[in-house]
Amino acid sequence: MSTSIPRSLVKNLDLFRAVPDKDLDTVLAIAQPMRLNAGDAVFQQGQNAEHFFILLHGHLKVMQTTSEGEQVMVRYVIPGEVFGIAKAMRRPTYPATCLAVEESIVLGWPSTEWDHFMTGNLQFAANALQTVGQRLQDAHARIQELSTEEVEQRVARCILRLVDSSGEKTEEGVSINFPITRQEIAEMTGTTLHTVSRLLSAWKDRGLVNTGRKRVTVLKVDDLIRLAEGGQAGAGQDASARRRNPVQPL
Amino acid sequence: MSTSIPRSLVKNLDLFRAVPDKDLDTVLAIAQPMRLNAGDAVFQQGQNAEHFFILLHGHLKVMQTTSEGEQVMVRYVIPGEVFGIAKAMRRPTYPATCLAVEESIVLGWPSTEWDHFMTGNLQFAANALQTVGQRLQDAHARIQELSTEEVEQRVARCILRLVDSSGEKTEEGVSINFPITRQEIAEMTGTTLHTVSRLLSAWKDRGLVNTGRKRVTVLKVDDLIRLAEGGQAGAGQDASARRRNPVQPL
DNA sequence: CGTCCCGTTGATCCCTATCAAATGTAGTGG
DNA sequence: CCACTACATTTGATAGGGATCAACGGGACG
Repeated sequence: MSTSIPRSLVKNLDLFRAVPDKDLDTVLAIAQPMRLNAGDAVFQQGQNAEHFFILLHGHLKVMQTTSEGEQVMVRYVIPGEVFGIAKAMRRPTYPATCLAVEESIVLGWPSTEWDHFMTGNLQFAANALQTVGQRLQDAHARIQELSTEEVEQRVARCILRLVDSSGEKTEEGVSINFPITRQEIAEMTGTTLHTVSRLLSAWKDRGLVNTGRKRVTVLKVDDLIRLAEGGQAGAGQDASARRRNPVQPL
Repeated sequence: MSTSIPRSLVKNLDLFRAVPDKDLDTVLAIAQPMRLNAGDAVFQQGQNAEHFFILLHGHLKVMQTTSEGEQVMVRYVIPGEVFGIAKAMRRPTYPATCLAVEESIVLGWPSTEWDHFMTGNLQFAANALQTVGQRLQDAHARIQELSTEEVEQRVARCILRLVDSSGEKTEEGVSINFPITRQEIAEMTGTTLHTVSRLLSAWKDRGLVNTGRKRVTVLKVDDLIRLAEGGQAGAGQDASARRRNPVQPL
């Protein structure tokens, strides 16, 4: 089984960067590959965190269901990322559900192996800390946006981020290279599918984007950036918009 | 200098748990204690992250200023917590500003020492990962709340959390044992000081809390919990409130 | 070719941000 | 000890962004 996973597959992943080749071989020897179809779950919120994973191909979404039954998107997992590392943070169970949004391939290890990896390589531990640190930053950025920005800005930022991480150049612009619904965009931005639909329609009318069923393509990135930053895109408006908790001028 | 810092001060901190005594002594030998008055900054957003710290006494607030000049509270630091560990996540600068909200005492180390601590103790690395992991969870909880709950619930939860971590039993109830303004509560919950004021006033009228200048005391914890969970507190209402992104019933 | 899903679009309502002032409270210097 | 000042808090009035409610249209897939 280990012979089927080339070392090159993991060699350039953030987590394993600077880990010596011989250790990588050990790592790969116990890795368990698996293929997922769209809609398949890698793990469910509340399950025992018995494995951690790396996404090799495809796209996954990680989402939490609140006690009231609402869905909130935690993040999309893109190829090369680790996920399901709850156990590494000493959480016994997965805090969220992870689903494939398209055909995907992941590599899994038993959570018990985590400590082995850490012990063997200080580098590995530092990498893990950096990864989680980055996610913490991302989460704070989102909190900031939810706290201070309006829906249009948040949705614009969300689209831009997706285009950044998973954009694919096409004849007309850059499109998000995996299927995504209005509902999902709403769950990422703290709004409703209705509002997202209205926004995308408006942007489409203005020629900023092109949309289809589960597809979004950005035509005018600059204008979208202007929207994300609070401008009115198209007309260069006065930037002193409404702000929630302004710092007092001296 | 090291003689002035008793080992017991750090021995029971999460970060140093399970670190052998002799290592602790080394750690303490290079620790730099400092005293802060209310309003003093430990570090400013954007500064080079040259130190990391542990709070020994008092209370600090960590806040970000957005590009538009709004303030968002990241968290309050309570005694025993590490903070300013940007460098450990390979961030060159502090992503936020840290201010004392009352007289406080912190212990600081040069960021360069972090790697030493990590190398010496696998335990230390694991503890750090857990700490950051916990913060990531907290951040996601906040995202969930900002995305799906109404202001009253969020503020109720915020107060409950503060009471939990920094509550002090008094004759009439439990009070938050450090000075906190309506503005600050607003910055934590993504609303405005006006709305927070109105909510606290309403709660006070109903006998749930008592308030003063920079002071909040909770009188009826249970009722506040009910509010936080979306109930109407006092009248046992039907729990099927409005929900943003409900999971489809099968 | 019917049946899910997904997306679009009106109409309406209400929570809560904003705008605007007044009142209270701690701290300070004379 | 009190006037003075800076900041915190309270409260009213108003408006508006978006959630909700309600249908309908359209593409994909079995």
